[in-house]
Amino acid sequence: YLVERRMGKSRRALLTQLARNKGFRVDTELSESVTHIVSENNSGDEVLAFVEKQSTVSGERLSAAALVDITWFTDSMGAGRLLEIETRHRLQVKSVFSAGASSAAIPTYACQRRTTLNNHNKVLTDALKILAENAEYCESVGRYLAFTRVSSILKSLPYAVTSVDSLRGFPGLGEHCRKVIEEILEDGVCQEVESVTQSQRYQTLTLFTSIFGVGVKTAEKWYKEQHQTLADLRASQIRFTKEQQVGLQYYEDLTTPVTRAEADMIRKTVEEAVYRYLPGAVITLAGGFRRGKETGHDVDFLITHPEEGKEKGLVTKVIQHMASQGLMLYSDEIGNSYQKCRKQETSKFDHFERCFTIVKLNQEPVNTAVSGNDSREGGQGAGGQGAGHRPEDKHWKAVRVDLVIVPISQFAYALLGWTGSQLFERELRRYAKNCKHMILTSHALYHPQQNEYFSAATEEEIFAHLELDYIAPWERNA
DNA sequence: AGGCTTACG
DNA sequence: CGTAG
DNA sequence: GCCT
Repeated sequence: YLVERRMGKSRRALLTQLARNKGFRVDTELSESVTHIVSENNSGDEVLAFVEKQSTVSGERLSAAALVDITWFTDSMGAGRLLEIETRHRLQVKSVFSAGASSAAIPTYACQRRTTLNNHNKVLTDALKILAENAEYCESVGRYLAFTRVSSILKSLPYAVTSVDSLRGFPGLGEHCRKVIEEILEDGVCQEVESVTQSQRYQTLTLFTSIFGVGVKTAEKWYKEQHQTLADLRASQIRFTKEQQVGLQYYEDLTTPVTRAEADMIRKTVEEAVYRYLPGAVITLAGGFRRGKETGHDVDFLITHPEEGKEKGLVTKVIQHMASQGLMLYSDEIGNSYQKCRKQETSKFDHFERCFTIVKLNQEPVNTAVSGNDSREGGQGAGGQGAGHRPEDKHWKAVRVDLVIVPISQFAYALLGWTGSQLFERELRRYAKNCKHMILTSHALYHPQQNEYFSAATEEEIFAHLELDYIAPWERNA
């Protein structure tokens, strides 16, 4: 986004055109998706004041775009790519109140922070994520969480970290993580991270656990049996579970990111099936897409009805209808037995249903003669796996879809639970337990000592019960 | 030294 | 043991 | 791995 003030309309238009011709995205409106705010001859405070004014006018919460000088823009144009922001590029904001960088302490729990998708520390968070995954492969939940929590804090920062000194007082950041960050800030890489990514064990376990139906235990077992590739697995005598069979069968499709447009298409087929049996039903897209992500590994839908009980038994009917259309490649229905806490009032809890499915999403046949205007040898860079070519006649894609049928009385809890992120959920529940002595699930919020359940019609009410500031879905990307 | 989210099959 | 946020 |  280019700030017009002091730059002028015509120069702004010229620079916009120049950048777009080079393939960069330039927005003319301030929004959540803006990553860089470029200004010429304005102070950091002036730009910040302008930005805050715009965001109150439009109602948009614009998080942490970087405030940069025009020199960053012109340098980037010259280089033909978005350059790392250096200190000389960054507009200095004097008012400590607004800048907030060093003043406010960072809260311990991820559910107390706003974490949007514009991550200013991707290099660092990627490295920590690798160490977290590796810890997971060593079956060390504790270390996995330690690395993941530090990574999450860096994601929540509205600026790029440039020195380890500025990290003092960050909760959960100890010696090991500090060393990793310091190394990367100094020479761009961390030796420990490099050796992990290069290790055969890490690579194989990453591959195997990316198969639907395969967790760390199974991946480890297969790795110990000397398997390393999908071809090894397919040629082996391993007895696969039903999940693993479909996981391997549709591996390429299931590891190809699902786009927002595809999610909307699936929504249409789900709507068709749901409304056939329950016209008054309400369908909500949850998961990563609700958090503002543009791609995902699956699509999650919550289905409810304003009249409690009307939704009972819907999952089976919807699945059967989609199956009759030939759209159901796999389905695993999950009932609900969440009545163990209370014998009375079970009617309130006993008809929450889930279904993990793989659906067949029909696609437009690719017309190579029209769609590609020049050579298509440049990698699309999306999937990452070798056998990415789909046969000429395959006009569909397998997509993981989760359907969750929710009684309206539990809807807010289900919505909060199914919106994520994974870390945000864990931290919410840990906070509820440790700080409020309450148990939070995707069905309810419970206070065991007072034997009290808290009803909530909206997510806002749940945050209020927990005495947390409300965190909007797009701020839950912890 | 113990804890690390919680529920489902 | 696996799935889900 | 870090906190309580």
